[in-house]
Amino acid sequence: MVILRKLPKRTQGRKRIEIKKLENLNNKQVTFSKRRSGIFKKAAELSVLCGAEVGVIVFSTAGKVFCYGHPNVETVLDCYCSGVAPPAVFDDTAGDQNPNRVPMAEFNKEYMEAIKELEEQKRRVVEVKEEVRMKKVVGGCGERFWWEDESVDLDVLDVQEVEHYLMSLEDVRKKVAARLHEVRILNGTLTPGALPPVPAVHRLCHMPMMTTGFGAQGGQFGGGYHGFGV
Amino acid sequence: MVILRKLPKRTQGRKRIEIKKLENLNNKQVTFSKRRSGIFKKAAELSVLCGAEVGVIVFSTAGKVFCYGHPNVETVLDCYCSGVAPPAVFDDTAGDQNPNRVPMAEFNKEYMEAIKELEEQKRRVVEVKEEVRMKKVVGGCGERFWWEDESVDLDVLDVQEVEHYLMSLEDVRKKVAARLHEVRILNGTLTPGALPPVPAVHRLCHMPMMTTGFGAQGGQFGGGYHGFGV
DNA sequence: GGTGCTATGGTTAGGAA
DNA sequence: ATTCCTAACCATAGCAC
Repeated sequence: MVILRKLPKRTQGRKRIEIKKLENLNNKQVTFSKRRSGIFKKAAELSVLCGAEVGVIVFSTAGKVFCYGHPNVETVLDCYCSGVAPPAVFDDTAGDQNPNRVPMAEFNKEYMEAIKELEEQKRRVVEVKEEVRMKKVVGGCGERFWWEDESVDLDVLDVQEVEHYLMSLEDVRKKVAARLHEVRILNGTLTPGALPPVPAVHRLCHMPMMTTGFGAQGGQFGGGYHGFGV
Repeated sequence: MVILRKLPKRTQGRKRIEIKKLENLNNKQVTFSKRRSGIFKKAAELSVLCGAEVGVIVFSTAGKVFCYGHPNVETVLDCYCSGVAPPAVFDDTAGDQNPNRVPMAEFNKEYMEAIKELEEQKRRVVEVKEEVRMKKVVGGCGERFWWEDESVDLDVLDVQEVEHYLMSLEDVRKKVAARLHEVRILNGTLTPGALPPVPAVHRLCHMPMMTTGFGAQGGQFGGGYHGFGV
């Protein structure tokens, strides 16, 4: 008969912690590192299991950025920012049972309608700009813009106007950006593939500074993982 | 003595699954839903524990978008897109040892400069619009816009112009949006808290279709969670 | 900042509502 | 598509490198 001698416990094992700001700096760093990669792993699993597009961005308090994305962060962000469905729905070749899949032809139709709307949008922008100029004169606030003038009642009217202005701007930007992307594909500047339908131009400035593989499962996940200094 | 009768097992309990595309549609949907909220919860915990800024975006294969962010998705995306350090760097009260922290005064100075630049940006937009109108007349393509006219050489010049136009639009939008946000805080429409310095107004066009609280811990986390149809 | 080691605590697959 | 339930599975807190 073998005597089972209970070895002295080398660790306390996991202990329950309260979800509140960790005060110990070193502890915080370790936890950050572990949980961050935990989330990235979960994100990768989600995308594989469910065919979802996932993007995760994490800023540490030290100001570093870490991100994970499937198929990659930029694509997911671009889809989100442009309000356009992810590339998969435009893919007619992938004959899966996605009920929301939009045939390319239909998408083109929608796109043409959007373009038709563009002219009116641009006109509206000019209108609002005209209003701005009017207000500046009427308000007589010299160097400042009308929305900087606190004497103007900003409670309802002006805020809505600014919102309106912003919406117009954004609509125009979105549609022009969409067209620009098509043009680029036509020009061969971009390859058609699973690329963002609407490039988010304001993001072109990033410089990736390091790139690591995704260790856990030997890189079976499609997503990329990289961090770069700020 | 109480006789402990083993009740018949109502479930098999959790079973190990392989990380590969789930074929059963219903199964996939359930897993997607559960794991998605699991990730959001993890993200919330990470931000609370480690003071990190986290943003998560998930597209389902059905084309729906779900996102979580602390302090909110827009802020994280804006920081990522602009390459600017996260909002915590603007927080003078939190006297932590963040080397990237920017004093509030300095930020205000930068902001004023940005506003000053606004007028010029707007002028540039008008200029480009003028050019557009010119091109339309010169090109003689009637109903279509100049960028739709394939007879126009889009290889270099026009693409750059459109890019320029987009940059201008985006700059203006961002700055007006920033001002709008301040105005809202002043009006009490928003509470100051840890809110986005630059609200991404171009995302207002999305229609939130459902909003759920963040169940687990009774909504102690600052982040928001919402999904909307595409 | 990252790793390897364990004993837990927590997440979640499966089933049903 | 979320919610409840249970029994596994698995992530991870606390240490030491």
